[in-house]
Amino acid sequence: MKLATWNVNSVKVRLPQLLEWLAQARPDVVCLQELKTEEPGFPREALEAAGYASAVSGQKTYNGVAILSRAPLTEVVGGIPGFDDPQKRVLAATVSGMRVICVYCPNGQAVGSDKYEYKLQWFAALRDYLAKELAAHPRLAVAGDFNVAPEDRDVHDPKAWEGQVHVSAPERTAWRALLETGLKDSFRLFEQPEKTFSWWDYRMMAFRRNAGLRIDHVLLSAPLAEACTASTIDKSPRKLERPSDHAPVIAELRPS
DNA sequence: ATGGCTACGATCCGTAGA
Repeated sequence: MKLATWNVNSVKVRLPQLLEWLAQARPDVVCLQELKTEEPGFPREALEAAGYASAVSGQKTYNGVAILSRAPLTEVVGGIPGFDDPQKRVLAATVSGMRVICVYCPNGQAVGSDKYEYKLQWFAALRDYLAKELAAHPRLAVAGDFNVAPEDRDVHDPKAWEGQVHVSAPERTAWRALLETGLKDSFRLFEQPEKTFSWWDYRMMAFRRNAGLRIDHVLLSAPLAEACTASTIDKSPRKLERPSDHAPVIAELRPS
């Protein structure tokens, strides 16, 4: 089975690209971020016609997350329980005996800003939530836009980015704290081509220059990591007309 | 050189993304 994550940067604008990609890649489960619409604006019927059920936590203009699945979604939970946050960034559901958590982690804007402090607090709350979910669900996948490039090899120009938001030491420490709950970065379970990224700035022809960051990730609990046979980033939708600035990340899992 | 796109909801520019 294929589990994917994609920050679509407006599900309304990106619906044609999303439908085309679903038909081509045929993922079984997809975590979507940055819907930028409340639930009434979510294209539930078009996705249903494409074979996908959806769980949605929408928000106007900003944020908004969804999980698409060919199999039924149950036990849907929005947000981080106990962490009061009006921003719609987290959605969990169970599908085929696997717990899936879709995350859109805060951007952080600039090191030292209020949004940066919010990002670090948010990551601490996520860490505690994931530790609890792991205890309850051995088969756990956490997929989304983490807005952290874990290592320098995940950055096109580490010198230029040194100390900046997405790569700063506190953010990378917060990222490692997620892994220390027992999750694996599926992408790094395998040999990968150098300079593989998941996001490229719209400006400065960044995609053509491959001036990107790897900030979108699929994390897997030990039993799922054991079943994982591949993890890739699909650059093809980034080449289409009017693309999202992010590319989908896919993890392939052997059936249990 | 600190910009450069894109989406959104508001107007005909500001906010945010990363």
